Amino acid sequence: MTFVFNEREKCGSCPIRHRAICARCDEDELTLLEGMKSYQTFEAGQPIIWRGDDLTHFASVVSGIASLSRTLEDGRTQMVGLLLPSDFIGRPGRETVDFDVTAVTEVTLCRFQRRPFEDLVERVPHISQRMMEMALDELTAAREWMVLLGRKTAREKIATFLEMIVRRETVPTQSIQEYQLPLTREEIANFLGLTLETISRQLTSLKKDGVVEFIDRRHFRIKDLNALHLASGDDADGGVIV
Amino acid sequence: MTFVFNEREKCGSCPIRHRAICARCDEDELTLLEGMKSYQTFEAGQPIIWRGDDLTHFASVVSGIASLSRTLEDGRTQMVGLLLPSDFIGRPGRETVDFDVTAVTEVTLCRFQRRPFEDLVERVPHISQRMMEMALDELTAAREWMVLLGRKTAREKIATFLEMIVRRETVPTQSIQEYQLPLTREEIANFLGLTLETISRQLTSLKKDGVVEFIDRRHFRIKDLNALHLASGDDADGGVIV
DNA sequence: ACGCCGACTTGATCCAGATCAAAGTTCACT
DNA sequence: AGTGAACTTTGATCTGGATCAAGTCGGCGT
Repeated sequence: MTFVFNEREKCGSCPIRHRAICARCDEDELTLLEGMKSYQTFEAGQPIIWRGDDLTHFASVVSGIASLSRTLEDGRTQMVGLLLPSDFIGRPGRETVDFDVTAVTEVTLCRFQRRPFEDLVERVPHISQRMMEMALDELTAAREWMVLLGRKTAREKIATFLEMIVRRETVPTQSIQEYQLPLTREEIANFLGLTLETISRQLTSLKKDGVVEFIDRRHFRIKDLNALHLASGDDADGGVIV
Repeated sequence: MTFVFNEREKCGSCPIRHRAICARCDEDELTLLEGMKSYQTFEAGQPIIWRGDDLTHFASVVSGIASLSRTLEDGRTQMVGLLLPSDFIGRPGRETVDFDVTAVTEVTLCRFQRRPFEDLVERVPHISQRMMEMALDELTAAREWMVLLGRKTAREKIATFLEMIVRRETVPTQSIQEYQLPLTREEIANFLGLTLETISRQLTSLKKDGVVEFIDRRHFRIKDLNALHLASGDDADGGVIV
């Protein structure tokens, strides 16, 4: 009963049906979207679209992870967000893209041509309502990341990053408490505004302190969730075990 | 012909009529908003609402400047945005506020009670459409600020900040090219993820380099706009004079 | 006019994280 | 199994901005 990315596939059984921009749509509205959509898949590492490119399609991530980032001329790169399933790319009314979008893992997009989609946004309130909610949630997440980038120490940044992965309950690969790092050390560094060496050292330090444990480079377990939370710097709750 | 902040005032002559959440509304929709709105004014420096507080009202900034910020328990503060006239506060569907909102100058808000406003957002597509656009624009601005916080040097940060003020064409107080700093050195520091001493030193340095000139602590002129742009770090355009 | 307080500048020193450099590890492909 | 390339760790050193510490400036109340 897996979903195959075929244009004829029904939206009703789509994995992101209840979280994406179509979440509030009824059956009729879904049919309109169904008639417009097309799927596109990118291999891990591939660029999806560059900053400044014409935004010919509006898209939702159906599966996989993509990154949003900006690179300054001298090569310094800052990742400004991860796009997970149900997240969308594009702003109705804008012609071009503001950030580079890259496939981190294999990524499948559900795409709509820009013009017809913009018309639909005008006609179907359920879409703009949902997109407003999603954009406002993204905005809060972006602002929280600004606090991390502007004011947190290296250790707090990594602890916050790991906690984010854990909270999102990423792929309990095995039986219990095993999480996957979706990014390389360098990508983590670009996400956190640090260098890859600092990432490596801080991970080693958290390991030495018995907070986390590594199965391999990409898989870890939390040995002390409370300590991880304390290390993250944002215990408005006083570090209480939740 | 100035607008007085009186509940009986018509939305038609409101200074933010064509930019705020009501920008797309027609006369009938405006009448609905008119029946719900109330004004509230805060003196410079006053807190407007704290993180975690119940969001009883949804609001738009009509005049003045407010800041959005987060403070960690040990006092480190990061400003995550400035709210200018037409910007809004609140997320339909959320009960509480995510960041502290503070009046930087005297601020007047146009407020709507949360519940009735949420109902209106459901019923009037022009509102959710406009809010979606505004939220997406804010999101891009927030992400651009993330690049600044994560990857720019102190000098680049301040140059970007000054350029932002100049681009926004803030209050050409006198005849030509005179701009106002809306924030104290400490507030600028919290906005840029630096300390107030670093702000002071970098401003002195830009002054020494003939990039800017200070009339007094709060007023400056740009002596070399091209140099300012080059110092900002984001010349995707190769530093061409625009 | 004086004194005070908050905002700002400037100087001296420190240190977290960057940078430079070299190994070690893992995995894909012969 | 062997080679190489990409990724990661670890070590040594450097440095931009933080921190600590005096001052200075400007406006306001008396």
